[in-house]
Order: sequence, then C-alpha cells, then structure tokens
Amino acid sequence: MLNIPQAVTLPPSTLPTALPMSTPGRPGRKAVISRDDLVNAALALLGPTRSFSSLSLREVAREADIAPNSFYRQFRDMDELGVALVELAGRSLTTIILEARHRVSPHMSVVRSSVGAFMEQLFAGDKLLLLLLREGAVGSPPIKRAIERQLSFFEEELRQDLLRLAQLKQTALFEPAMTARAITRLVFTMGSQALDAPKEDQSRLTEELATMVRLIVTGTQALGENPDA
Amino acid sequence: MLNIPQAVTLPPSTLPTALPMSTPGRPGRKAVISRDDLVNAALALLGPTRSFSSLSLREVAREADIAPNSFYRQFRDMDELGVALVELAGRSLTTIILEARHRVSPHMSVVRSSVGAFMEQLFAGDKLLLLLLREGAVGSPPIKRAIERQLSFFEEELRQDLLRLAQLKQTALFEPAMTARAITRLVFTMGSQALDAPKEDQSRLTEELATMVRLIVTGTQALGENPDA
DNA sequence: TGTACATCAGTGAACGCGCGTTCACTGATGTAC
DNA sequence: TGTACATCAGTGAACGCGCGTTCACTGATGTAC
Repeated sequence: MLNIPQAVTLPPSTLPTALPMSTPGRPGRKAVISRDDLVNAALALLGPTRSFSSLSLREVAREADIAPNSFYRQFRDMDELGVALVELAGRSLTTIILEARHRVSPHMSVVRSSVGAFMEQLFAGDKLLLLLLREGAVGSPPIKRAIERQLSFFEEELRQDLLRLAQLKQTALFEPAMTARAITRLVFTMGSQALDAPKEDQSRLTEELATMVRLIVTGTQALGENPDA
Repeated sequence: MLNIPQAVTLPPSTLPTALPMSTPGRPGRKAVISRDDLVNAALALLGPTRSFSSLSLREVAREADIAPNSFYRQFRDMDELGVALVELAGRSLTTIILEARHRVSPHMSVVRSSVGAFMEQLFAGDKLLLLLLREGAVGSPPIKRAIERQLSFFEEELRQDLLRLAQLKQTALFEPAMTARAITRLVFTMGSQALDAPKEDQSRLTEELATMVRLIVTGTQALGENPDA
C-alpha cells in the first residue's frame, strides 16, 4: 500500500516505477539514475509559489544532480514526468481518504472527516496533492487529461460513499453523481485558495469548506425527498 | 457602461485607462502607443491553451507591433499588465451578471439565468472571463491577489442577491456568505473545466453546473429553516 | 577463476533561440516668442 | 504666421542568461568462454 509521508523525499521502495528498468534486487545492470530520482527532484522543487508547469527540464536535472540530457533516458519530456506525478498523486489522495474513513467517529460524518483529512495533508505540505490541485487549470493538455482522470476516479468513490450513507439513513439522494462532482471540485478549489492564506486562517478555512460541503449534502438530501422543492 | 463584445479587439473608447496619459481629445502630445494597445495585444494572445502567465513581454510587444522596450513606457512589468487585465475582467463580469438580471423571467431564477449568462459568455470566447478563471491558480502573487479581490466583490453581490431573494420568499438562509462563496468558486471551477470540453458537451455542462448550484441553494434554504438538519 | 568483449547508462560540449532589460539615440510633437 | 527650441515617446542594438535538444564519447556493468 502506497503511503506517502509529508516529507519531501519518497523512499524509493514505496514508489512503484512504471517501467521495471531498474529493479535493484534482480541481477542485471544497475541504473544509477532512476525515474524516482527525477520524480523526487520535481517534487522537491514544487511549492506554494512554484507550479510544475513552471519547472524547466534543466532545473529538475540540476535538482536530481544529473546531466540535463540524462533526463531523456527516463522520460520523453517534462509532460511525461508530469503525468507520472499526477498518477502518483491520485494514489496518494486515495490513501488519504481511505485513512480518513478509518477515523470516522459517531460525531463526525464520513464527508466531514474526509474534508478535514484532505486539508490537513495539504497544510502539511503534501506536494503531490498540491500538484493535483494546481495543474488542473494550467497544465499542458496531457497533464490536464491525467488530472481529469484522477478526479473522475475520486468522484466515483465519493459518489459510492454518498450512496452507502444514504442507504444507511434510508434516505434518497438527488443527482448523486453531480453531488460528488460538486463536492470534489469545491474541495479542490478551496484547498488551493487556502494554501495562499496565512497559517492562522487555515482552521477557519477548513471550517468554511466543511460548511460549504454541508450545504451541498443537505441540498441533495432535501431534493432527494422532494425533487420539486 | 462597459460592454465588451465577443470580438478580440476592444474599441479603445470603451476601455477606461487607469491613467489618463493619452486622452485623445484634449490638447497635448499624442501617444502613439497606449495602454489599451498592450491590453488588447495580451487579450488577443490568450486562449483556451494559452494562459497569461505563459506570455512573455516580447510576445505581447510583438503582437502590439511595438519595440519590446517600449512596453516599459506603459507598464512596469507583465505583472502590472496582468493586474490591469484582471481589473477589467472584474468589470466585464459585473456587466454580464447585470444583464442576466434583466433577462430574469418567471420560469427561471436569478441564479439560474446568471449561471447561463456566465457560461454563454465564456463559450463565446470572452478572454477576460477566461483570464479571471484561469490565473487564480497559477498567476503570480500580485495577480492572484487582484483576482481574489474581484471574486470577493462578486461574492458580495451574489450574497445580496440571495438575501433579497430570500426576503421575497419570506425564507431564511443558512450562512449566506458561505453560500455565495461556494457558488462563485464552483461556477469558476466548472467553467474552466468546461472550456476544455468539446463544443457538443457545453450545453450539458451548463445544465450540470446549474444542478450543482441548485443543490447549494436548496441546502442553504433547508438549513435556514432547520439549522440542525 | 580470469580475461576479452559487447552493451548502453550517463555525460561534456555545443547549438541556436527567445527571453528581460539597458543604453544612448532620434525625431515627431507642442511651446515660446 | 513663422521659427527656434525643449520635451520625451518610441527605438535599434546589444548584453548576458537559461532554455531544450543533439551528438559523439566513455567507462562501468554484465556476459561469454
């Protein structure tokens, strides 16, 4: 199970590479440069004021301490690295929400605690989450598409959570798919905005976001009972 | 009144300049290059796949058909031009919504028709609106701040609309400020996403966005009646 | 085990390019008389 | 009205820089025998 701590550098063993070009265990040539090295270098450079799309190939190579042209042995171009990062980010997000589900307590809904977990991870400096939030608007087309894909996965998970919840409460939901999408997009937008705010505002912003989500959940329940309201 | 058509080039007379440095009517030196020239050049370069933050000073100068260094006679740097554009965009947005209000009919709520007007303008290729949607996530700090300011104005207008509406219906609203903010952010996010979708999906996406907004409005009304629901 | 060889991951150097910014200029415009 | 002058908006040329990409190389690694 992928579990990404808030530290910048990811232990290579937990980072699945798309190509098995440098499996360290088996006999064969040892690759000194791995895809993970570049992934980690890119992550290290990301920050609240530094987007992936503003990174240059040479910058990443410099951070990874390799020659610029060595980059091409691992990725065709920056877009390919970006897509790899987005896919990692998707798994990170799934893990976060999975953990949040475990924390569910009687006095806090699944949705509410998921929002909390999400914002917590974001404020802790999770670069992958940051990437997922910010490149959606301005990344190159391949990266945008990769992010849309991850968001769709996430929306589908949330939709099923909502349906499960409704079944438990014996209530109907209005447009659960739209509900899940609205919540997802709102959380991402507000999360992104919250990162620009000073630290002392963070808990307030989390509360506000929770309130917004509550508005949507209440709406889908109310309309589920009476669609013509 | 500022009224910006869907054409790329804005007639100079309708574009209020921040500084009256080139008022053509009164006696004085005639400035061949105006701020509007640069504003228009930047707008002409923007598009679904081209963000303001990716424009270079030289590109804008080239489009405006002036020497690169002449740029500095009008703006300190690209950020300053960006902020000017954002402020123009804010006025454009206000105008759009104002017009939408006039179109209000008995079988369509103010909110609903505003959402429609917004999306329509966006799909018509309004570059200013595009700017407002997209630079919020990745613009430089000054531009982000300028966008936040415009969004706040807009949220406040929306909040007052909602309150007026509630008063008319003799109902209470739960957290009208959060409601206005949620709707604003959602509309902006989904609008941005809709621009990447093929044309044949646009009316569906507008409908979906309207549904999402309806969820929120229903939520604030339901919680207004019974805050502990 | 030891040796000669093939492979290919990683590199140093170089390329042409567009960038932001500077400088001293020039020539059109408006002013003073 | 005509002329000499001051102003300053706009420019051409140049700068140093970081960029993405290419090429031929080299030297460590693993293989064959």
